[in-house]
Amino acid sequence: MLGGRFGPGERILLREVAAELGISLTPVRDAVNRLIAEHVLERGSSGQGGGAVVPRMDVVRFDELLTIRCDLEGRAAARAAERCASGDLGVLDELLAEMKALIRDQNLNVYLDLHRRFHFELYALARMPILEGLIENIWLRCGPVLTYVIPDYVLLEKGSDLHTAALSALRAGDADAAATAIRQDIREAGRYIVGLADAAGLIENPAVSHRPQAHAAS
Amino acid sequence: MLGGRFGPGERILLREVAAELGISLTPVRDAVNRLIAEHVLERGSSGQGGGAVVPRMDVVRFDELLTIRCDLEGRAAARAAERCASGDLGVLDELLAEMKALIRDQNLNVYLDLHRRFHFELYALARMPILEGLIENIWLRCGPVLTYVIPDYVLLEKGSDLHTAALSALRAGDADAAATAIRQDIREAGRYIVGLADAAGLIENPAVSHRPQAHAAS
DNA sequence: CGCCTTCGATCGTTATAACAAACAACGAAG
DNA sequence: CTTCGTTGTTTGTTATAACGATCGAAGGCG
Repeated sequence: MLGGRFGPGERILLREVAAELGISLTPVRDAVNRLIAEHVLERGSSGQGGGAVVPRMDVVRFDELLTIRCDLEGRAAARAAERCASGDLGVLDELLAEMKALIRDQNLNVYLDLHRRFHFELYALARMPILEGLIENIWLRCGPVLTYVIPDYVLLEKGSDLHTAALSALRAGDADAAATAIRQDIREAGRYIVGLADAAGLIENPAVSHRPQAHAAS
Repeated sequence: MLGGRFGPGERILLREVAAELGISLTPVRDAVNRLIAEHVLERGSSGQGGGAVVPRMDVVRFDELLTIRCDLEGRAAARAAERCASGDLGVLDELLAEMKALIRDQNLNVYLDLHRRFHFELYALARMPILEGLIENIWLRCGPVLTYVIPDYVLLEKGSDLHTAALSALRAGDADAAATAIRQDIREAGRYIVGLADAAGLIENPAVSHRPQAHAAS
């Protein structure tokens, strides 16, 4: 259900999903309400036009999410550098090596999975479970844009370098360097994503869009 | 329902609350599930011992919450300093003056209300609604400890000074100073709260508690 | 006397039907 | 032709009953 099956602005109807899954309204409503509580979905107005919708994204909102990610994940990386033992880094080494191979092969889907695992394995070393939950939530809230951009996503070497830098910082126990690397990684990828999504017209950019916002009105 | 009616570890039974409010199970279940999704409550194991419980707090957990607060609210303060106009600060001036008067009078309850309003009025100036929501959530998750400590809370002048410093930084447009003041405020209050709660045995401190943890087993 | 099984009570979950709100389409009056 | 009221449909919400899982206590067996 979270596999990007719904795009931004798309309505999700309880009875529809319930029928599709062959279950009653109640569990579907529970699940949707939970996602709404986590701000992964938004509540559409009741009545005929009701239903839950995946929130529309615009550049200022996406930039705010990116800023929060920098703070949260920068903190997690710094704390990980302070707390990790050298034995903890084996998994990250393997992950990074696999990721580099996948970049050469331009294998997108499995790369993205490993990319996610790399980040969260790293953050897990910080031993801050509450922070980890918050980061996971922000990733979910960034999700809708990403799933749309993915088909056009081109694998970059630059991100890989920043991952390497972060891992080196962890090995050196350098908290500041780890935080900086992660923050740069987030900003770098963010700029790239915004460029792609804006060009595809998927992110609403009411102020400074390079095209007349004909679709923004709907 | 959020007025601190339940203490850490206390079970909340759906049928009980439903009967008390004279309504059906469903809306109660919805509300509780939402609070669980927001991590304000935790799910007790099903069956006879089921029910929702307010999460127990310990020092490492509380410290993690404080660290996150420093990052989030520090960012909000910095951004507020960058974005606020001088005309926006009138409300904060009035709030601060009232707060100082209430400290002299040792009027606790209304002080805490104004204290909260001061912080969130300040963060609102950052115009980062997503960040604001996250901060609100973290405050809620800190709530259980605070409501227990409040009766013994003694109003400090120090916090007031840090609030003044933050406001001055906003007026000067100094982002770093604003963030620093807010972070110090959080750490200062945090240290004080931990001291009170630990002395009262309300926070579990398994490792370095100054007393034998007789109550921790229950 | 101790341990394992079994039964019963408790409590969250699911299903189903009735309810309420809200939007859209239609029709009548101006 | 426009505008306002009405009606019908759609969709989330609430109530109620049946279900399933789990924990504790009682009773039988070693």
